[in-house]
Amino acid sequence: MTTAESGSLLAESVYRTLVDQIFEGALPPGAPLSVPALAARLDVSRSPVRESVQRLIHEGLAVHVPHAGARVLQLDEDAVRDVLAVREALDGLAAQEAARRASADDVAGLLELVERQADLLEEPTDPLRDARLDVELHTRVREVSGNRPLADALRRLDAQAHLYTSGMWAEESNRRIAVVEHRRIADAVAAGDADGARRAASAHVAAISVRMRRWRMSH
Amino acid sequence: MTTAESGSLLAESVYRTLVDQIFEGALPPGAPLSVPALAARLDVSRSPVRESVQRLIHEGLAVHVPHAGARVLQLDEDAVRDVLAVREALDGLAAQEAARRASADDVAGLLELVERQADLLEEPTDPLRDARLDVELHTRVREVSGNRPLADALRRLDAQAHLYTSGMWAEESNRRIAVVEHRRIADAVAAGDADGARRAASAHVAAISVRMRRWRMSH
DNA sequence: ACGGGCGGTATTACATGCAATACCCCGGTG
DNA sequence: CACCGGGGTATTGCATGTAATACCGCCCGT
Repeated sequence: MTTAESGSLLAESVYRTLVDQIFEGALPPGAPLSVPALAARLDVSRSPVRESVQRLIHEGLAVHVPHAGARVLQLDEDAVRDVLAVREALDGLAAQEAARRASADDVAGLLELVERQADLLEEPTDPLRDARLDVELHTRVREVSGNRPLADALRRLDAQAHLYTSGMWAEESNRRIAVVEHRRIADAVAAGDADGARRAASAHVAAISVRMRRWRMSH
Repeated sequence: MTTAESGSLLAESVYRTLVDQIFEGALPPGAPLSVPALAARLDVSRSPVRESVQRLIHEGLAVHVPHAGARVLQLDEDAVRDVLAVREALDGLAAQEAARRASADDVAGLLELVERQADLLEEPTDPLRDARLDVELHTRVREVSGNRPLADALRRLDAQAHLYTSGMWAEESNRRIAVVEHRRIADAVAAGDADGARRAASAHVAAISVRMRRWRMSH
């Protein structure tokens, strides 16, 4: 994170609002991000809004079009596949390093997250909540890996991919498969099996890629 | 690139100036980046400077310290190793995809760059120039890979690592080894040998990591 | 009817004003 | 001599002013 500091930073709260709206669909891919319009809508000046929009661009959630402001990122299928290809390599690396360095507490926290996700299978679907928990789980693994540049790189990629994979959480089968695959990763990390963790994590992302393509075709 | 557009964007030129000064050592790691001070020194208003500094932060070349502005990134040895570990995975992936997709022109351009680097061995050392050519070479491979998210992620990592590896170009042996390793990568890409390219590129980064550690110890 | 040029409009990019706030040095005190 | 508190100072963060510029729809000429 750049700063985090929960201090009442206006730009920070604007940023979070925009991110939330993007993920909730209020700002769909391709939507224009006009600084004056957003400033009026959120009732703040243009400065924090401009800063937030530029941050979105840097984080890869928006693109800057030369003379027409910014727009929410719009990926075609190939681009999503590219993102997932990178994640395949990096999440594998993260899991591998996590398996080497995980403390007992780390392992406990990880397993607990997986169980929480498993418990949610009994409840009705809430795609947004499920997607968030999934992000948290992956994020945890990356934190445990202790490699901050790695975690930073993955955070960006995640944000982009989740614009296009979050819808999949609505489907029961995908939720079940995800839990199984997550458990495999967590177990390997718990066992200190670095290579197994790497393979499990890479396979998980690869499987997401396949599922996504199928899901998109059936739409 | 994010915007690039040749328009005379003040913020863009300020950004480039700052990056140059960072890599040339005028702004060494840990140096404070005071917005008003830089604005006065560069004779522009604070707006483009503020924007540029925030961009540096997002790109990973500077860190924001809660109540004391920003400072040029300062990595310890472990962090550099982490960065290189990520690059090992990603540059391998980039070379692999490049080998699959390279056109005849791509290959020609790549080989020409390597030869240019080889020719430079005959001339006296110019660390800054050599480092730039090295970046260009790696960047070219990533462009050829056609995976933009991958190239973007690597660009950031490169920037960070180069703060700490650029000094190595002063040494003759390192320059020679680099050319050899680059040629291996380029040859594999030219031959369409995806797996060989991946291994060559990963090995190259791993070797950089080893050389860097040795170079740092000898100081 | 259709193509080309033109003004209205909204936007960006930059400059600057302003208040709040945290740091630092320095002098005073136990 | 060590420690603590207060004022000065510089900085951030936000708001707003302003010029240049590119786009869009409309009107006019052919």
